[in-house]
Amino acid sequence: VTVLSTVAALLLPQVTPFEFGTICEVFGIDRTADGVPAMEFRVCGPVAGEPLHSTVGTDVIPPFGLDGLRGADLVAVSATHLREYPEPALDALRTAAADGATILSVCSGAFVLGAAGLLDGRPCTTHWRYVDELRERHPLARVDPDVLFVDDGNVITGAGTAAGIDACLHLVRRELGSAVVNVIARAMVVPPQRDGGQRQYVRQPVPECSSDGLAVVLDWVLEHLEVEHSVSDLARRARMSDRSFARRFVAETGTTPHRWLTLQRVQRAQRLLEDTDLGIDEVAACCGFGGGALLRHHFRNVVGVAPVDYLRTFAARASLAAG
DNA sequence: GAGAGGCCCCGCCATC
DNA sequence: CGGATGGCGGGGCCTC
Repeated sequence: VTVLSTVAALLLPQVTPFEFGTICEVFGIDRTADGVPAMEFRVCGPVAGEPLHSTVGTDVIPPFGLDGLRGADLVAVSATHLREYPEPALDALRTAAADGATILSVCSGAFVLGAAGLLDGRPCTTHWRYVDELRERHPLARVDPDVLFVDDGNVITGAGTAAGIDACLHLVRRELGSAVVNVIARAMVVPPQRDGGQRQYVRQPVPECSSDGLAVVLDWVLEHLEVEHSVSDLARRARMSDRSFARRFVAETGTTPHRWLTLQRVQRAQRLLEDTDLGIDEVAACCGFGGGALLRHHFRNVVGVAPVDYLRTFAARASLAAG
């Protein structure tokens, strides 16, 4: 499990300030006073101290060179208008990935990942304006144009510009949890998770090996979300001891059984709110929450806004689209 | 919104 | 010896 104790931002010539800024804002500010774990933030360029031109006429001087990527848990690649990159930078990126770092790109930063060969055969995204170009340059990359970001495990790609915030916050949520991401989002004055119908592609936590019962049980639970499930019951269904089940579950899905279950319930509720006219209590019953209050509690926790607010903005959008 | 009870989760250890 | 398993207990989170 990655912990975001060391974050390297990789800048290449033709720096775009906004995308760089999103990375700085999420990872580069000391928020330990608010309970966010300390992160060492290194701004890295091809050569330490060598100014990089930006797209707005002011230079950025990275204090770190490519060796700053060494030992980083996360390498966040900012956007650049260039399409050809120094080979040492690509090498450093590949090495970091091989060493277990998570690699994240924002906007056109996906081209850097592509050039490093990190997108071959993998789902990813970029700014909608660059989708065709990314496909041409890297035919093996599976580019999804309709999402804010793609989480493919150790490679996360953000779509255009502000979607970098979504990608960065998603990673924070994944690694450090909802409480931490809420603190950061609140400080940035953005919703912890963007609301609305835009569905994010997050790699399904489906085990690679289908021989064990875990995948089957997960599918079964999704088919029966409306009833209660104790972790012990699920373990028995998977033909494992409670302890082993808990361990395997964390290893394969990245989260614990009960947390996963409530997340699935909330997501089901989200879809029901979008697609049906059911009331809060009815939705709660359909996805296994004991009552409306419980649904409200978890919905707010996961999505960041209350169900009614979610419903309101979503209904407004739908009527806008209809009219 | 607070409190009681139960469930979950995680570290620890013994075992295989 | 390293790795996987499963039982147990405390503390904390969830539910009502």
